[in-house]
Amino acid sequence: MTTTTKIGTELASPDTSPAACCSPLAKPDMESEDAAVTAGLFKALSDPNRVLILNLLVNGDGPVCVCDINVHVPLSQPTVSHHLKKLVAAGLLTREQRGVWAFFDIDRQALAHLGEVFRPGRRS
Amino acid sequence: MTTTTKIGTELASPDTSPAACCSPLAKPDMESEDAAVTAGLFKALSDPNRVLILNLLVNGDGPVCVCDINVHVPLSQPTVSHHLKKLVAAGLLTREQRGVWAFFDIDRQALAHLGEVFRPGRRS
DNA sequence: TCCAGACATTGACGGATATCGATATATCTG
DNA sequence: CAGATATATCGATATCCGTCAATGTCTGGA
Repeated sequence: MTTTTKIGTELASPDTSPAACCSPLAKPDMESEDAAVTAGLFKALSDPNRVLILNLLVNGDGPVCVCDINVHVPLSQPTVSHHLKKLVAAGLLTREQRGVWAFFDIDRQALAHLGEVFRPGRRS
Repeated sequence: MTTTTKIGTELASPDTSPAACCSPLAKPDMESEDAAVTAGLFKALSDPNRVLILNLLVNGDGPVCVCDINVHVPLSQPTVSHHLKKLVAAGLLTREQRGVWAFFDIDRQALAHLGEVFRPGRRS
């Protein structure tokens, strides 16, 4: 989609558009693909109830069963299940079946990765 | 532009079954309101193109003008403007007008805050 | 084998969001 | 003031997402 915004960034024509606004901008060190992956991670955390669930698990020190989560989150059981599934799909939680109950735990490595995504000069 | 997902609606059904599965779960240290704010931050980063823009600015060492961003992001000019507005609203970017051009820069403090949201036992 | 409980899946609905083209606003220049 | 350029806003649209009620699936116990 070559937008009609013709900006003389690359054209070094001496007399054309001044475009003196632009300083030499560092080349992006992130591909579109990486951006999509990273955005997916953040999207998993873009819901208040999922943030609540994650906070619940961060402060625990081990797997927590769904019934406990249901108590603390003001949502219907199917909706909680939906959110848990998303968090697992994003790699932020792990699921473990114990008899009738499902236990979820935090993937602390994935969580730690979050804080490093936007370190300058970092290759994700 | 209220909260995208209402968090404090009516409780669906008190799922307070005895359920001998549950170990004593640590009480949540995050209120619904905090969760909404945090989720808002992450939501601003839940779009691949916004991640791309932020990455672009992280690796620069100062304000960058829109025309530079337009070159690096495969979107129309209005759409880029839309994304920049969202990032500013989230507090992740600052905007500065320099004559005809608009320059955006990263709020590194807000960015650093991201990595600390889910530290165990951390209050916001 | 049948039942009850725990959790997941389905289907539908309403609201949010990304995207674009067209247009408006603002700023410099002549 | 008129024209050119940079950016924002508007209006429309297609898609995505959170939510729930209903239902399905699996496990353990009687």
